[in-house]
Amino acid sequence: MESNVISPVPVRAPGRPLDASRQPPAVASTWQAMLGSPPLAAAVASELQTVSKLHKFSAAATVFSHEDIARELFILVRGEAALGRALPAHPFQTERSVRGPAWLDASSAWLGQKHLQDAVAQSDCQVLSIPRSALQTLLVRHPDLAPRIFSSQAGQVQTLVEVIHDLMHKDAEGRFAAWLLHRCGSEAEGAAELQVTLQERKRDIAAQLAITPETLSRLLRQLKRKGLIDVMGYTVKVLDMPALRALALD
Amino acid sequence: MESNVISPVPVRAPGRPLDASRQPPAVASTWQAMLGSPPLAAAVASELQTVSKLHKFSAAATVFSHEDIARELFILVRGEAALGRALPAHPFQTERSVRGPAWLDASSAWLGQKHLQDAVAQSDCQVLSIPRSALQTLLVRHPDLAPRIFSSQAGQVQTLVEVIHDLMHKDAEGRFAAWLLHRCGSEAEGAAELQVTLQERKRDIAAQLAITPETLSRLLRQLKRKGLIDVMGYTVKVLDMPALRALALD
DNA sequence: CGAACCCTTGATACGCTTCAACAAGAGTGG
DNA sequence: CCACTCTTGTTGAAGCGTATCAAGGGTTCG
Repeated sequence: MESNVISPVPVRAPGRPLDASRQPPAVASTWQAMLGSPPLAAAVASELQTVSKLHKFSAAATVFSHEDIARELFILVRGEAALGRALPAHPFQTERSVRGPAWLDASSAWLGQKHLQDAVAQSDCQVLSIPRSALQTLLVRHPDLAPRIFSSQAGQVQTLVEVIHDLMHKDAEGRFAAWLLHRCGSEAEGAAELQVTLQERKRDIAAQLAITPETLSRLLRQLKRKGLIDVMGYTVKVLDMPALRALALD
Repeated sequence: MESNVISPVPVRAPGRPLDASRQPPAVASTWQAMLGSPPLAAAVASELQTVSKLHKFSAAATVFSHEDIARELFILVRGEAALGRALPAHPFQTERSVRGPAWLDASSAWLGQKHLQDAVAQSDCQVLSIPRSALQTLLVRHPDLAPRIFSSQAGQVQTLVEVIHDLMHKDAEGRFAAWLLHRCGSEAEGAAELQVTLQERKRDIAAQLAITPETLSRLLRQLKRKGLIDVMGYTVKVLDMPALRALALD
């Protein structure tokens, strides 16, 4: 009731501002991002490129469903997507949201089972799909690719374990603090003050944190009152980085 | 206050009843269990066996710490172990508990970073460790092993995603119902009535479910009052399987 | 303009934790 | 053998954290 004059600029309408599908695909650099630091050999890179198909999805489109049997691995090249489960009744329950380049589902295809989650595009986005069988035959010619895929999968496991840890041991405030710091990224080290603009609807942030939008709203107000952050609509300014870090760890 | 005459038979003292380290190691069958259904070629099996070292841990011993840099993959052959994080203050916080044969940590070693959790033996147990580098060179000779490791890691991802789903969307009752059904295993299909004996301390079960021991105790009493289960100390008899299943899904 | 969203705020309710007390073995040492 | 301690599980009372329900304001779109 105080700052509503300045703040609520819902920069984002149902149709999203950023149109990711317009930008160049850059399939090769995506694979490079997935498979880590040592640059890929040119031959491998081009072979990966030939087996992978590029798809475009507009906001709110379903990339894959947990009903589908997973025969392909999916990579989000660019844009945002939500992983979660769509139950018959409810609209969609986001469990994790992802910004490209990142894996959407690298595991289900190896098990020959259904996808374990649904994937829904949150913005317009580009997706790469790779048949498991094709990747497997490619792997025979390039066995040095295997450890890199292991590392990639291992990174996913690490992320998931961290999510579980947070859900088990941190309260909503701690989870949000951790989320905000993660969002600040590497810049969090430097200055004690830092400005971030939220790139997703607040209710999607809330869903990731496993809280309701109402609670997130109250949380923001509370942290503002404590002087840890300043909130103006979709821009959040971190004022007290150390205090935020203290909240974030357990 | 009613059934305490019959029930509280803490079959388990601080020193655990089952002495897993006495039984034969069976390294080969453990690898088979890790790598899935098509039987391993004899040559591969023996090579796996030569690169893996067998360790024995007695109850409450630390298998690895999150301070250690992971250079080896760890497999729990037999016995029970807890994965979690040991903070300086608290004793130990179990996040997930595992019964052999199963992976303890298959991912950290690929990233060349520290383990992301601590592992503590809950019973006497046997553990297999495999240097990442050795596995990697072995993989050059046997490239057909790679997809099997992928599947194995994929299974882990699936488990973790399921845990996250439960933590986000189910309440304590639902999580316990799911846990109990999972514990019943494949026998849950058949009879509507089934008896299970808990093989871990109730407080460890509570930790896995991210609730307090008190809540678990109340939960058991409540389900008993509703006629879904019958509890006598460490033996739980499932009386109404369909109702339990209904509780377990969302 | 109304309709459909989104975020916010308040009042209330519920689930689970915390704290404290107690009962029942198991191990120890006299 | 008994007394003592340690650990575990159970139960109750009180309190915190978060969800739910309801209402209102702002913005965009048709």
